[in-house]
Amino acid sequence: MSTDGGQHHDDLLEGLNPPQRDAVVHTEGPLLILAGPGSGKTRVVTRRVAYLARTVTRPRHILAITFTNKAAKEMQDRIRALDVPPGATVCTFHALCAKLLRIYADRAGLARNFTIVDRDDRRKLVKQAIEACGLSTSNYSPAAADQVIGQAKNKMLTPDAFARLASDWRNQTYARIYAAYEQLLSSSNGLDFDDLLMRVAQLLARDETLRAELEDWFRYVLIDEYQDTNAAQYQIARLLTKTTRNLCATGDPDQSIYGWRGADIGNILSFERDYPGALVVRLEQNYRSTQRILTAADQLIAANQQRKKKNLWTENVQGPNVRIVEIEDADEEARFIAKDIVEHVRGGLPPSEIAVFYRVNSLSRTLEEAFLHEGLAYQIARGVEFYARKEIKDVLAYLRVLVNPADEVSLLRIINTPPRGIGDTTVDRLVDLARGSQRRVYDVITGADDLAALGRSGAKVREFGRLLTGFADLLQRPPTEAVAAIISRSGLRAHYQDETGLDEAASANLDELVSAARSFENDHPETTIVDWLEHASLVSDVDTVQSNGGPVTLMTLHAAKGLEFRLVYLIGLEEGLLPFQRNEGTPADEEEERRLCFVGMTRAKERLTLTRARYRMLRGATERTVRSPFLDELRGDGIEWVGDDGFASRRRTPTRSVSPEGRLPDDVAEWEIGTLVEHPTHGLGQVMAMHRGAKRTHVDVLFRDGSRRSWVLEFADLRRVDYHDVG
DNA sequence: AATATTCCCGTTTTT
DNA sequence: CGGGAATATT
Repeated sequence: MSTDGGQHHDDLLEGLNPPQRDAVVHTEGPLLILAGPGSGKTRVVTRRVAYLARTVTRPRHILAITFTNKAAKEMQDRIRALDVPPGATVCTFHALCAKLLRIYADRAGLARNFTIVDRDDRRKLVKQAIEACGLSTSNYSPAAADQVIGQAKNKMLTPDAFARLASDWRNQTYARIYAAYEQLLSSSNGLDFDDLLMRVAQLLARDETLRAELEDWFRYVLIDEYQDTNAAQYQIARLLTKTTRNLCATGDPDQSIYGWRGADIGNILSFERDYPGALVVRLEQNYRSTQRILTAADQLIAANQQRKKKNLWTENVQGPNVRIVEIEDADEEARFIAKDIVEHVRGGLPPSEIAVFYRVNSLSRTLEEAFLHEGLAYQIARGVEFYARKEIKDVLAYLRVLVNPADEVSLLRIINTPPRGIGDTTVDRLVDLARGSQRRVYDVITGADDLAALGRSGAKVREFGRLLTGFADLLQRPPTEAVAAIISRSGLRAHYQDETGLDEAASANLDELVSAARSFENDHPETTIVDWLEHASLVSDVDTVQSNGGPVTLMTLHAAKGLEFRLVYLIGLEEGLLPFQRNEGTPADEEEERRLCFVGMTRAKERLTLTRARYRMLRGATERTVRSPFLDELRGDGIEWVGDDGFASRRRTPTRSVSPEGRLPDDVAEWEIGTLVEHPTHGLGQVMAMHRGAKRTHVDVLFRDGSRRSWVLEFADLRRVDYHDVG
């Protein structure tokens, strides 16, 4: 066994450039790998793991944290391919924290059988919390409160801490809601996503013995996508490496795209300050993209002010032009892409090497239709959607109640699913009964005391109670068996099979759920229902995409992080969409949006196409769009502008970028709700709504024929008419 | 209590 | 446009 590295490990250094080698052989002390897109980061990280395992430690002392489960699996496989014996912990932050909280539940003050609350259930609890505070959900929307609570948790603020910081009355109210939410959560023995991180961070800060124990377990820590870590993740990393200082962070500030989720780009920017003496390695040679793609992406990202300059370069071929396609509407955009892809596939390009990215999920719809029309197979990265489906959540709710009877949200979900004659009033009474006697609803339902207070429904509730207690024996069974048994014994199978008018795919989805359990069981022998439920809670959409031999992939820009394709389309380059703008009041974080666009562009290996539709239907109304300012930042020889009118390639110069076409009517000051207007094709109508934004004015018009359309007034061919004009 | 219908609201990205 | 909630109907 050699311990002096170097010459004995040539195989691990083979084919690496000098900075890559530096990173691989640096074993002790902090290391920051600033890795541009396509710079061979994963290669370096996996080789470094192998190097560590060969020279200074054993696999079980290595912890590698990735951003998605898919990335974890991939890294796991690649490490194994380097002949590293199994034993390293490779997973996401969330999976790690869930695991630690189960192992050290008692020291964290938790019950081991806690359930992980998903987004929908969390919403429900927030809503209950608002109501419990005696507030109206119309004044305090659950969505807004949810967001405030999430932000607070991401900053590791407890309800008390949040309350102390709340300066105004509204935030003080949010503090009350937050406290009430925490109360509900803990009484149902649940943890949300943010809790997983926050609890572990708190535990490590509080329990020095445990911290030291874990530090000795994880002697070498690697964190990928460090630019997207939040305060809790930062703390965990810091505490786990407090004395060893063996933290290797990899990332790219230009690819920080999760600020909205509490990620702090400052974590990576101040790494050297936080970990003095850190070795900083910069990987700037790109092995992925053509020169033209790289140049275009670099041009775009150069417009960001808050960033460290990077010198991205490649020895790859120049490649074809980056195309910018401006087209009439979303349907044509989708058709254009579908046809273009079909041609490439006919030309021999494997579909799995092709992807279409968009800013928001809703844009996938028109693409799907066009793909269907062309007979083009596709996959959408949306595994979450599967586990969020009604019928799937029903089954999971039964399982959750089985492992955690305190889970009231799940219990109330299944109490009348499938319908068994237990209506709202009965449920309300049951809940009152439970509150009155300080018991859990589950115990009231399954208890021995008489349910006479419930009248005729009492018998039905009792029967439901017997059903639940009858499931108890499943707790020790493997997941597949438990899932199958629940599906049939609960009546869900019959319900989703027989009922006409219900989603026909529902029953098939139940089968798919059983298969999913089976495949999880194959990968993880000796697994339990608790493990599988946890897995079901933590899978993400990207985790499910097939990479080799699969069909064309459709996904959001966020989901595209870390992936690469030979042919990439990025659609919807329009003001308000990319960069996305939530509403007129709050300006988008334009730099983060630009980074998002950068991430999308740099996924492309050979050919990149950016598209923009002049009209797009969003939330039910077709609107004239404005070209994304990002497109105007792309200029030069490698860019080809394509119109949809047959004759292509007008070269744009940046002169037009300041003020795009369109102007407001001169008499705009007189426009108001109710104003009569005329449109050349739609005829007479009346203004139903107007939004005067900082940049654009939007109008909603109801026409005489009953149709309703909205426009950006600057571009609408609308003319104000007076009553006497109409007669 | 269950189902059918209407209406109203929000409206990004995800572990 | 689409989901969820309030409302109407059986």
